[in-house]
Amino acid sequence: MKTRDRILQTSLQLFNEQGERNVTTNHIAAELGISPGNLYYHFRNKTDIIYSLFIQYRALVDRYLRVPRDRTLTIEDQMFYLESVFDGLWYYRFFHRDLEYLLTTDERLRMDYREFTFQCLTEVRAVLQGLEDAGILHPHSDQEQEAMALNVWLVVTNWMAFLKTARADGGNDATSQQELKQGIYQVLTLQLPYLTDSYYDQMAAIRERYRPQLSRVQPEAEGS
Amino acid sequence: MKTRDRILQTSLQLFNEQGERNVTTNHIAAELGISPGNLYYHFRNKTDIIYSLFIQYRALVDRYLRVPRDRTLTIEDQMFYLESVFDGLWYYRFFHRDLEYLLTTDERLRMDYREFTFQCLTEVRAVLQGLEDAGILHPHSDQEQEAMALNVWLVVTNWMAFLKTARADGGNDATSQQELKQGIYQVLTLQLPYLTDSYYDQMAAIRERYRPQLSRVQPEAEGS
DNA sequence: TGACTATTAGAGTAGATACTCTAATAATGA
DNA sequence: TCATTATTAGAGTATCTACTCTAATAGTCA
Repeated sequence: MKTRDRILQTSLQLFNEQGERNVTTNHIAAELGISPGNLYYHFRNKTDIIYSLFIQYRALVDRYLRVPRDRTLTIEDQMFYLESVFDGLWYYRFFHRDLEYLLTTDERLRMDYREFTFQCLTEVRAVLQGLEDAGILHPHSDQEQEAMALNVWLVVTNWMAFLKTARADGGNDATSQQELKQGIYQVLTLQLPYLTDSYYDQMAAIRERYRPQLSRVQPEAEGS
Repeated sequence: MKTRDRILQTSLQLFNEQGERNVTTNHIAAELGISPGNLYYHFRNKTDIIYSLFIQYRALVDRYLRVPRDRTLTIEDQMFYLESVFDGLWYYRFFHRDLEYLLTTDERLRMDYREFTFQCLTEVRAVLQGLEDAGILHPHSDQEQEAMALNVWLVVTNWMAFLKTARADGGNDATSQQELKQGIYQVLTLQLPYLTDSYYDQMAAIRERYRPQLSRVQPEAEGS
């Protein structure tokens, strides 16, 4: 593997494990067993590494989040999107952690991420539309659909942050990838009241499979 | 005003303006025109300052987020809670920005914030229950209510982060406090499908008042 | 082979950053 | 008044961090 790719790979791993803020360029070089000079030969600076990782992430999402406009969708279609989205979020999980700071230090990233966000929102709306056209969801008004899509986005992109704050430990282990999928439960909760009678039971059953094991997260039922 | 309080006040201001990560203890001292030694006489370290600000924030929330259990709620009750919550989020807006990092560096903060989260979730559920009992919302199942409360929490606590990422500029100016309130629109969107017929129009009208001026945020309607 | 380019090592640096230490000054209270 | 405590100044420091510079080495291709 090319040095450049190894740098990206190791950076991603260290960022994910320790958070971007705690990982310096020297750490990355040391972990790889290369010199700082070598690292800076391949990347102008740390920001450049992060930007390249974002490009990878975007490419990943672009690869699977292609919602067809020429046919209606099935429940399975949506489940595939949801599973894929959460897998991507997990794989590049450092990214949404320090997102705000990253965006303030890199104008280019800010613009590209902004565009990426709106593209994703468009795809989310296409999913909702596809489910409406299939008679799975009751139709939304245009504005309601837009607001709904935004809520889906908020829940999806911030579920992991919530998990981290809600767990007693900082919870960065492999268990968490499974827990992350419980975000799907939350997304499906958003759709619950819009389900048509013919599909309610099916969707509710699927949703059940993702129900959070809140015992892990929540304190023992304490009479608040 | 006592030096200790001035330190907290100035720290909050600088954190809000520049982000916790970009504000050093030396900056705070310089801004106040006091010596670093003086600052460290009042606070053991930066973490200690942040923790004290969290205590302030929590006290603020505790003061207004007291949902009565002995009577049903009105729509106005909920609007008061929502307005107050977003005001609080704005006033201590640095906090949710770097939340994840802050929680990893301060065990005490992590535990207290976790407890705070669950208390807030309990109050959100009490609001939903109060609206159900008042016949404003169709009743949720217990689990649905729980998941719904969690979604409300996710939308409320992350709306600001979304705004910052979605605006072309980093948007930290006073305009943003008004935009922040548009999060209320998103929260009310969550409730929309649960509204009973008798209250739908009233709530929908109120919600309209908070509709995002997305022109500010979104790119000119571009054919995706 | 030899000239040229691509890659790498590694020592080094300017600037931060969080925090300490000592001594001076103010406030307080007997 | 004077002893004691609370507060403050400000110089200083160990450590870190992102990044640079030079020289060596490896690869390529005519």
